[in-house]
Amino acid sequence: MRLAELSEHSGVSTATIKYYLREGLLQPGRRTSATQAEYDERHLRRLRLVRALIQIGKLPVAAAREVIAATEDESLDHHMRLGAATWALPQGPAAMEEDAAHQAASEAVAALLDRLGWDAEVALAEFAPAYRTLLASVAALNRLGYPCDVEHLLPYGRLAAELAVSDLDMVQKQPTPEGQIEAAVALTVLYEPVLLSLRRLAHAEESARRFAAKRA
Amino acid sequence: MRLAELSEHSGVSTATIKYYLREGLLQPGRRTSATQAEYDERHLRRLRLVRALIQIGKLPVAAAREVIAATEDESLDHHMRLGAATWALPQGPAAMEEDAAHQAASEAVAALLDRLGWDAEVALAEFAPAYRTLLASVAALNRLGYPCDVEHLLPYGRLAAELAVSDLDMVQKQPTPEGQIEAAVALTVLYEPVLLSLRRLAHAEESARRFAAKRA
DNA sequence: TCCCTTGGAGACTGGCACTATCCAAGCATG
DNA sequence: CATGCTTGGATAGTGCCAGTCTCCAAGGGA
Repeated sequence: MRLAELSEHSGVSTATIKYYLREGLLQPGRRTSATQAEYDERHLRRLRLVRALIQIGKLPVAAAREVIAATEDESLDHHMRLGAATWALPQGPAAMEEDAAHQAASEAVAALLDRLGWDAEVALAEFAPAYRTLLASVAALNRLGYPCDVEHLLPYGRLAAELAVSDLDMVQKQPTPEGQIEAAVALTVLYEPVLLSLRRLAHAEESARRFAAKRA
Repeated sequence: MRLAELSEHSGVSTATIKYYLREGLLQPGRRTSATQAEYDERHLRRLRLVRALIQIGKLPVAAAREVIAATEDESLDHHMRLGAATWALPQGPAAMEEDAAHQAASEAVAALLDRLGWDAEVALAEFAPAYRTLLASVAALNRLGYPCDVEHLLPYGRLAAELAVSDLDMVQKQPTPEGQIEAAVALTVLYEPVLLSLRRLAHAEESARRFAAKRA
């Protein structure tokens, strides 16, 4: 398959494919001559994954590159490579100054991890981006005056735990380790918009149920 | 409060506040003279909300403006104004061409709404952005070869429904209609990063539980 | 009075994700 | 073999977005 054909099969313009090649999101094809390169099904598959991460998952190109790189890093163990997608969170603008809202957020999150029986070490050491985003979000809620303590967070945490079980089950259904890693990345990132959309639809439904007087 | 003081209290630079004023995210202050304007607590509160929507919720400025405008549109009924935040989804790049993946996604989502007992009219008519995002995401998963049918979607949908109940409860705790609307916007948008972060932390925890051999 | 600050308007910046242009080296057709 | 079209690669440019800079005339305070 030449670049033009890769473009046709994937629906991505050749210009963009060249851009991804330059950015290291896609491995170069096998050169057959000074001006010709050959791509195969694996390139196509990866291109589709990259596109999905960027377009659907809204990952910045740089983050997508890091994720892809991590999934291929043979020096990491399986567990770490499965976590690759977690590193790609476009982490917010560093920690705010240590104000009261942030303080309260820290305590609430610590209490939450405790109540859920999660290992704070894991959260802090390996997955700082998600942890920091969580803190920043809770702090912002506090600053607006919306209580966001353990009691409020707990239902969210429990549901997240359930989702994780279901997600990891899907990952483990993949027969090969490589397949598992790709699945972990794809499912982590691509189910996010699914989850958010469903939540918004659920809001609509529930709100209609409670407030809309005009419906039959 | 003058503009400079508003900036101090909120931690937002005067330049950015001026920008938000220009963009209509913030109402102009009460002019006290040709070169002086007076801002009050309501401006401060709104500025904080706007900042949170943009920085934490990652809403584009234009979307934030629309959300804010909808919350103030007296011609809409309470239910519609509560749904304001839902409109602001930075909806993906239109619907893809009608390929097989998209077709399958449509069917899966329709079946899902049915199984959940949700009203497809509500989802389609009022909340098209979320619906479209959902379709596009499921289609992308399909295209990558990850089955994303009713059975996989159902746990996500059920959890979304639970969250909606909990969220709407929080909204209804607000005493005033205006407060309810602001709460609906704030909680819809600002709990999204909370939810996603928790899911990623849960993945880490669950993955550590299943795969990490090296922990005590 | 004199100077410093203020709010406002428009131009400018930097980052990002592409996209367009150019180029030399094939390949393929007569 | 000549010739014209295509290909992959490198470089420069585009459009958009969120914010920032610069300048200005009009106040306000010492």
